[in-house]
Formats: sequence, C-alpha cells, structure tokens
Amino acid sequence: MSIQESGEMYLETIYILSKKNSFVRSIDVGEYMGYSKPSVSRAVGLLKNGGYITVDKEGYISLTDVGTEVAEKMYERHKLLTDLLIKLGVDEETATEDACRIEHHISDKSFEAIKKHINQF
Amino acid sequence: MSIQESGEMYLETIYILSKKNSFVRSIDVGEYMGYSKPSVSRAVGLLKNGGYITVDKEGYISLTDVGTEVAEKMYERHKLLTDLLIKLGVDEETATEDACRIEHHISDKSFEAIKKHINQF
DNA sequence: ATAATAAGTTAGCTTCGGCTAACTCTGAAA
DNA sequence: TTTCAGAGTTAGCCGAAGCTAACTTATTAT
Repeated sequence: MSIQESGEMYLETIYILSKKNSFVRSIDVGEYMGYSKPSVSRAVGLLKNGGYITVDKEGYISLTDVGTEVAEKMYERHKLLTDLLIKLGVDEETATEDACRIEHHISDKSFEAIKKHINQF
Repeated sequence: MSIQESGEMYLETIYILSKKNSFVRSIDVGEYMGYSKPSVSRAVGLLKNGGYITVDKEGYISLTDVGTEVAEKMYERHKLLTDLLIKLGVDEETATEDACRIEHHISDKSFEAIKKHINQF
C-alpha cells in the first residue's frame, strides 16, 4: 500500500495535532480537516493497515516511524512553500492554501532545489 | 460544469497539439497523453458539453474562447514553472513533470507573485 | 465488391475518497 | 439503574477518471 495524497494529508494533520495536544483521536482529525466520522474512520483504518499509525484501546492515534517520516516531510514542505510564497508577496491565507496543495505534487528534487535557494529570494 | 484538473490537462494538450499540427483528433490527444480511446472519448464529450471545445464532422477538435483561455493559462503556468525549476537547478525532465502537476494546484495570486519575481531568481 | 484498418462510441468495471443513515459501545449524569 | 451523549464502525451511495471488450462506421486496399 503506497501512500496517496489523501493519506499524506491525514498523516500531516495527525502530526500537527500531536504537537498541539496530548492525544489525537479520529474525531479530532475529522474536526480539523472538516471530514465526517466515517471518512476518517476508513482513512485511519487504511493508515493503520499500512503501518503508518497505531491506535490504542483508547482510540488514541500515534504515528509510527514511517508515518512520522511522511508527516514531517509534508510538514516541512508545507512550511517552506508557505514561507516562499509569503516572501514573494502572497497573503498568508492564500500561501497556506497553495502550499497545502503543492506539497503533495512536488518531487524531492524540486523541493531540495527550492530549499537550497530559499534564502536568496 | 466547472473544469477539473483532468479537463485542464486535456485542454492544454489540445492547445499544444493545435500549435504543432494542422488538426487535432481524439486519437491524437490519447496518444499524446497515453490514455485509451474511451477515456478520451468521454473527456472530449464532457469538454464539448461544457463549452470548452467544438468537434466537427471530421472529428477535428477546436478550442472555444473559454477553452483557449483555460488552455493558455495552463500552458503559461507550465512554461513559467518549468523555467523556474530549471533556474533553480532541477533537471529538465523533473522540472517539466513537476510543473505539469503544480500548474493545476496554484492560485492566480501565487502564480502572479512568482511571475513578478521570476527574473530575480 | 470485399476485406482490413483506423477512429470513435458504448457498456460496464475499477479505485479513490468523499458522504449519509443507522448501528454499537462506553462512560457519565440523573 | 436507567438514560443519554460522544466516539467509532458498518453499509452503502456518489462522482471523478482511469480501464478493457466489443461494437459501429468510414475509408482504403486488394
């Protein structure tokens, strides 16, 4: 099971919520993303199945190493792309939205290239 | 019917093929994009229906004004994003691939911001 | 004239990832 | 103790956009 764009978004959300709160449940993920409980339930099942997260008896979700890797990658891209767009004069809201979509569609190569040049923008 | 990412790709392809050849048929679009005839057939039907293209009795496809607008927008983004990535040191193939995906996910605002700063990269 | 090829369409399948409705289960409150 | 709220799951729908198989139709070649 290779991870899809949607899976990446869920993992990134779990990562963000984990940093903010002491625990993350499906319901929190759904609220944050604006998705229904069944949608989250299925996604969580798939991610668990794929080895990206674990869920304990309390329903608390944790990222595995692999899951953390994916989530951090997305999060790093998100931050850097947002930064870049803001530096270029884009308003914060638009920058965040665009970064959120672009982060899933850019190759490692391109991302590294942007990262290397970010300071000269 | 609002245009989807897939529709944008078809329109851009039709635009590119129109500049290269004297006519564009469904079969040409399919060959260029690597899609099957039925896939193209349906997409062409939807785009025709949506007022983005016209198809004459010969099966020759033309972009309407609206279709041209969308196609040119995508094409411009494609070129500019490819340029940008290449300037940042990304190899041409990767740059083209990434540009092709990003072009559908970036807002007008962000694109204009990149365009304004492209020369200083 | 017949047969073969090319282009397009139709029917119907698949996966992805949303959704609602309706169920279960658990823990807290009356 | 009974009831109710919150969280999660199950079943099943939907649209988007690929696909194959099999058909039609028109042109070209024998």
